[in-house]
Amino acid sequence: MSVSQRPGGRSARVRAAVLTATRGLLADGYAELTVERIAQAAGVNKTSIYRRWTDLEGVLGDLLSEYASAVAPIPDTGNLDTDLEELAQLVRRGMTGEPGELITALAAAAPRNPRAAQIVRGFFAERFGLAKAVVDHAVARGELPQDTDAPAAIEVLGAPFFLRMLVIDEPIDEEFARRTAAAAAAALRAGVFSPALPASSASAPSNIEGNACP
Amino acid sequence: MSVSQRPGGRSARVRAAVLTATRGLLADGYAELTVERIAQAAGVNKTSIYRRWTDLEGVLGDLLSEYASAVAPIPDTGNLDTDLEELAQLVRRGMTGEPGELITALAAAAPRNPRAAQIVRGFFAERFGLAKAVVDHAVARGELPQDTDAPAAIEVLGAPFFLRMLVIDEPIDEEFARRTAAAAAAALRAGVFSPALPASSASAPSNIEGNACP
DNA sequence: CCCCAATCGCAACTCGTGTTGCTTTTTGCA
DNA sequence: TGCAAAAAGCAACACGAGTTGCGATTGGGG
Repeated sequence: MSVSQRPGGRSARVRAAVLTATRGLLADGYAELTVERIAQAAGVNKTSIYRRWTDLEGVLGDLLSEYASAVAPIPDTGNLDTDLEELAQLVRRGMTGEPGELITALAAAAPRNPRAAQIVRGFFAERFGLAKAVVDHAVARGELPQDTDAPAAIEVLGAPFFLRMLVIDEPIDEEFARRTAAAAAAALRAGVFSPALPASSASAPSNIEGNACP
Repeated sequence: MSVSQRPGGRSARVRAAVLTATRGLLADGYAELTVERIAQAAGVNKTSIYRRWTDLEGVLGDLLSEYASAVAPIPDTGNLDTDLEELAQLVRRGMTGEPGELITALAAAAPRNPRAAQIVRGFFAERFGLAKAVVDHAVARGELPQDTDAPAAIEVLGAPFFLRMLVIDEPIDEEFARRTAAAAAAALRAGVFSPALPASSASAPSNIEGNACP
């Protein structure tokens, strides 16, 4: 990681110490996390943290940006279902690790801290923007109609993970990810995200593409 | 509402004053909300609040429980699609009003406050438990297979609302609710929530019930 | 009608977060 | 090597949340 991005330089050293200390404390739960504790764990004065990052959320945002830069390759297997499935598993792995803690902490701060809100929004705007490629590819392949609303579909794919992470407290396991991907796939195939047919009676599987009933 | 649930009695009067003051302040945004401000607005000493409710979140939980008791009737139109649609619109109306603010505030506090977490979890355990009736009814009607996982389906229906409310910041309008309901309906009809077929290849619309291809 | 228990008000206090002014150290560069 | 700018350390402070002890008020039951 970018822990020792320039071994010389006190600033870089402080930055690295703060970030790694934050990682460590974050593993012990968000409730334990505070600027002063980080400063103490990092062997750094708290004013240094406040001056550089403004906030606790600033530090978290900095940590998150490391993950944002390390983008995982978006699956492209040539098939919508497997792409969505792999994408969901990717999300699952992201949510259940350290970035999950980060997201939780930042989302929790968001309603009171506009900057935190913007960090979270920006992060997912980018992620969702990348992820929607799997839908676009399916459209290009002819698996889905031209006017498919890719962002909306990605939203439906990702949403259940957030629900379980932020609201309910149920496990996010492989089976869950699989089912979530399948649900998104089914909705896409049913034409739910293709505004062609304007409103209601949305469930009739409107055989848009070829693989339905003859 | 239960604002003046017993006009006599100082305790009841204080309780009512605090709750209505909280409502008022909550409308001005959660960031402005604090115990001392509530006490001031209610013309009550802050110790009274701390003693009775322990927390700011305790007050919010109390307010939330009023909504919990005023359960909206679960739609039962005799058709899965319209039931889901009405359910989604119900959720939308709930999310975009005062209870939405309440949920947001409590969800934000949850990672730091175990009691807040439990309040939110309990609230939605009950709500989801009620909502799953629409799926159960569809099963009873023969619209869906017996082994349909109703709670999972409800989760998929509800999740996008939380995503938009807590993470992204996009409007929750009628069209959004309609699409979300349609997505859940499509997934249900595709057999995504019917464990019959164990794993992968989940998208082939597995004509389990009668209303698919002859 | 009066008294007792519960609850509220009040004021002082603790404690942790975040701020500020100033000094000291470090680093890049001449 | 020496110097100026930038960043970190340090200590004191402001501020608000939450706590505590005690006296005052209230309302229901004898």
